[in-house]
Amino acid sequence: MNASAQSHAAQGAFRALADPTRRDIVMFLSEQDMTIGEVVDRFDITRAAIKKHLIVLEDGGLISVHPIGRERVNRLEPLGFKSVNGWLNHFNHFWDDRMSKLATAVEKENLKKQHEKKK
Amino acid sequence: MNASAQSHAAQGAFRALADPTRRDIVMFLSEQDMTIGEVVDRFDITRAAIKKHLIVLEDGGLISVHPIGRERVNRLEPLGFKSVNGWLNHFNHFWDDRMSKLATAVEKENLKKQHEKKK
DNA sequence: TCCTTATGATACCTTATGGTATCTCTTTAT
DNA sequence: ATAAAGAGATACCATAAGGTATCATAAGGA
Repeated sequence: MNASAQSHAAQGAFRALADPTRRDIVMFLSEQDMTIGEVVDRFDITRAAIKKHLIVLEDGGLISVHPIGRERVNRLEPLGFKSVNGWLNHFNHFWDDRMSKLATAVEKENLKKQHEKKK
Repeated sequence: MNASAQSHAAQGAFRALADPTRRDIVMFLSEQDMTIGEVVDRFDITRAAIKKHLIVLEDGGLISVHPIGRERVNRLEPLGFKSVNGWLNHFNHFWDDRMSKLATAVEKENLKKQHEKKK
C-alpha cells in the first residue's frame, strides 16, 4: 500500500485524533475499557458531546463498542492506530534517508579536508 | 514528558494532519522542498487556500519556511513529526503490554489444560 | 524605469464541528 | 409494576475551518 492510499484509509483516524478531548478519551481508554458513563465522569461536558466524540473515534477505527447488558463498553482498537503509524512511517524513512545522506556528505567533506591538509 | 503534555505539545501537529490536502502537501514536500507556487501547481485550489494550509502546517511545526530572494521555500521539519510519533508511541507500548499479557494468559491456560489432561 | 512574477493580506461565504438541551427507549432493581 | 439508571436521537446554536475573490507589496528582468 502506498502512502497516498494509506492517507486515504487513515483519514478517519487522523480526523479523530485532531481534537484534544478525543485524544484525552483515548488516553483514558488506554488505562481501561470504559462505558460512556465512565468516560463522561472524567470530563466536564455533557453525555451527548462525549457520545459524539466516541462516534468519531469509532468511525476512525480507533475504538470499538461492545454491548454488555444495557451498558456499552468502549475499547481501543490497534488497527486504527496502525493506519496512522503506517502513514507516519513513510516520513521516518524520509528522515533516515536525509540523515544518512547528510552523514555521507559530511564524511566526504571531511575526507576532502584531510586530503587538502596533506597537500 | 508524560503523554498528556505530549498531547498538548502535539496539538498543532495533529490539527495540521487532520486535513487530507495538508497531508498531500506534506507528501509532496517529502519529495522535494517547494515554493508556494510549486505547491499550488499540484492542486486545483487557489493560492490563498494553499497559503492557509501552509500556515497551519507551519504552526504545527511540520514545516519551516526559508526566504530566498522573493521566493519562500517550504521544507519539512522532523521535530513536528516527532511530537506526533512520541504521542503515538505511548500506545505502541500499550499494545505490546496487552499482547504480552494475552500471551501469558494463553500460556497459563495451556499449562492448566495439560495439567488437567494428566489427571 | 517599468512590467512581470512570486507572494502576502483581507473580506466574505458556506459548511463542519463541538457543544447544550431535551425527549425517548431499554434494562435493571426495588 | 414501576421507578431509576444507562444509553441513543434530534434540534438547535456559536464558532472554527476550508474555500474564493480581490487588493496590496516586493523583487527580478527587459
